[in-house]
Amino acid sequence: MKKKKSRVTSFEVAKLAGVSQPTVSRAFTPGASIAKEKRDRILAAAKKLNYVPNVFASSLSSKRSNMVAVISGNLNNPFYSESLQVFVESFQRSHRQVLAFSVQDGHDCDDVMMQAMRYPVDGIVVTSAQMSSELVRMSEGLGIPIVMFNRRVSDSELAAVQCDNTEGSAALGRLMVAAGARRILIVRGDPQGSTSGDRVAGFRSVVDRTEGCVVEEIDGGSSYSGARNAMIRRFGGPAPRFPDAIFAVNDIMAIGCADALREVHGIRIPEDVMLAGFDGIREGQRAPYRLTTVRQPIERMVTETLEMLDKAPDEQIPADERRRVIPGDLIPGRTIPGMERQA
Amino acid sequence: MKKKKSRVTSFEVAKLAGVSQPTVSRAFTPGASIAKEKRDRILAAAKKLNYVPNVFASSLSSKRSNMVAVISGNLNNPFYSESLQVFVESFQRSHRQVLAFSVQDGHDCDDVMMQAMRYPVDGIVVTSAQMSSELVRMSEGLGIPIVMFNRRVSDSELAAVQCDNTEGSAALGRLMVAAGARRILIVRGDPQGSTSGDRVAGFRSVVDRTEGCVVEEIDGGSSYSGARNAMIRRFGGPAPRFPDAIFAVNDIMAIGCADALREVHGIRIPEDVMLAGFDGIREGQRAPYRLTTVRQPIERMVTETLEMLDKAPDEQIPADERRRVIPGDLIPGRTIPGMERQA
DNA sequence: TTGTAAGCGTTATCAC
DNA sequence: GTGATAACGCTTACAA
Repeated sequence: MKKKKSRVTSFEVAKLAGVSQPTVSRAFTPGASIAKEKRDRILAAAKKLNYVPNVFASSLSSKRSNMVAVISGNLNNPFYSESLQVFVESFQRSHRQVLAFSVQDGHDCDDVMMQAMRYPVDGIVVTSAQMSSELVRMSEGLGIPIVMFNRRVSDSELAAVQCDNTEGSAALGRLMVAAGARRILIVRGDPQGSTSGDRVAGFRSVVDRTEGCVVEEIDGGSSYSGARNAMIRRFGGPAPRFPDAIFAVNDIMAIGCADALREVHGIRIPEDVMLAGFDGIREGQRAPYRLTTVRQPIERMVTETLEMLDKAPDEQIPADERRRVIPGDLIPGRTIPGMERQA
Repeated sequence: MKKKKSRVTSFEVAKLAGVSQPTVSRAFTPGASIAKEKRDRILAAAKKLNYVPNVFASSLSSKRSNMVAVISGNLNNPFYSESLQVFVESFQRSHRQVLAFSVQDGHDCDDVMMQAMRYPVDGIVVTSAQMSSELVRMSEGLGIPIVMFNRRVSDSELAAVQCDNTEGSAALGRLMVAAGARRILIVRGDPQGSTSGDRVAGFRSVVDRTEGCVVEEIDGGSSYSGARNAMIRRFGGPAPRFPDAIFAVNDIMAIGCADALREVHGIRIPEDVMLAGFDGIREGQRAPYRLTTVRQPIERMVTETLEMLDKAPDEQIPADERRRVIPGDLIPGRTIPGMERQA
């Protein structure tokens, strides 16, 4: 790594425009008090010299970086890429930038958090993975607001925005039971993650107390291929007995299940096996799937996340506002029978 | 926006550890000359105070930011989210960070580029959208290396990494012709974009010179829904006549076409209509589609992009190395008949 | 190896 | 409205 040729500074612009350097700064500060005539002259000089203010320097003195770190799970899960897209758009609208990080599914994000904390970001959004309690402590010491997105950390007071995973999954459970499902298979996601856990718990809160229900859980690895392979393994033997219904804790796994069941085993959905997912990703609503699922209201969740980040950093957010649980939208879809009237 | 509570600085750590401030800096600089004993003492003090070095400040004095801006098209196109994932992973591995921007399909990216250039990033990767020549000039003046990814700017000398769109599309054209297609429909992407243009040109270079070929072009808006709606509009009338084959210039549109044709019109693929896409996104290779397509070798393209960014910024890259065209991989798929032996 | 002093390019402060 | 001048938190000489 070698030094880059240094760029044009405000001093050079000031000289060319015949003003002082701070005046150049004012010309680039919306709402600063500066004579229109001077401003124009400065902007012209800046353009001629290819000058743009250096955000790092301005951040250093103003203590504002306008940068937010977003730590995502694997973007090959459309839920994360859809969310990231919304984050980037929203932040861009408010002239803030997203510093993007990614964490492998199932891994903790301490390393990446450490990277992120070296930047004087205005906040960190974590959409995935576990954090050590030490990291939590450290970030609190640093005074960088952290918001968990689609996640919570049970033993901490960390701010979190999530969909109502418990109730959403319970609703899906009720639908399946009402449609006659009794032998039920749950395809888990990351066993460490709060999201998968909450969804499984919400779903089981319904089916476990239903007379005659037999419930089995398997791991689907949180991914398309993980779920697909899980299906193939689970039903690979001779004359496998299929359940009445499968609840995959997210859509991408539900899609993996659907593809495997239909292609490898010739199963019809929902005639032979019902299926439900969670998240409401676009892909799941396309013609080959039309998943019965619960949509996470990403836009609203992102908005609430921004609000929490914007809260005055020093002031503590009251405990009861620190965890926002937003109801999901039930999408009837076509993978549980009898949903037509619900639409 | 109010000032954030300022974080712990190296001065405070220095005081606690009983050393000078630059020594603290050395403790955090890999390979700096510092006594092991002091380093340990400093790291302990830092941990106690929750100190982490401020990247902005260090960048200001070292002229290295370790940040790269990536300007993507809409991440709801899986090609872009797959690419971004690879960029983020690759950069993270080399301890660099990605500043993520997004540009709406079909819009120019001047605004966003301006935002990005305020950061002293080590480079800018543009995976989408048009740039004004003024912007190009400006970025050259700024000395920030720019690499176009999956794109080129015809009248400029901008560095570009792309898949061989022309040859890949020509190959698909040859396959279709060999399979007997004569009435052919091309679904364009962004009419302004070089990518769509190159693919259409490559494809037409084959079919236009084939005896008896009738070729039509329509716009698919570069998106799933755009292509889907285009199909519905185009074949919405009474007793529509379908072409022998459809070439969508990217996979996400091919998928939109497939869904519309199958669901709305009851068309079988490839029995009634052949179909091909371009990009090789994961989704296109799943059970419901198994698209015949050309895969862009994203990993390799990203690697080459990093290489170009790493070239000493001052030195010019020789003109003939400034545009890297990488061959794509033909994926036989199942949407053009007679591909089995190709696999 | 370590400390001192001088930047890096801005914004903030405070006179004028 | 504008200009000096002092931060901001770090790295890089340079001296010790």
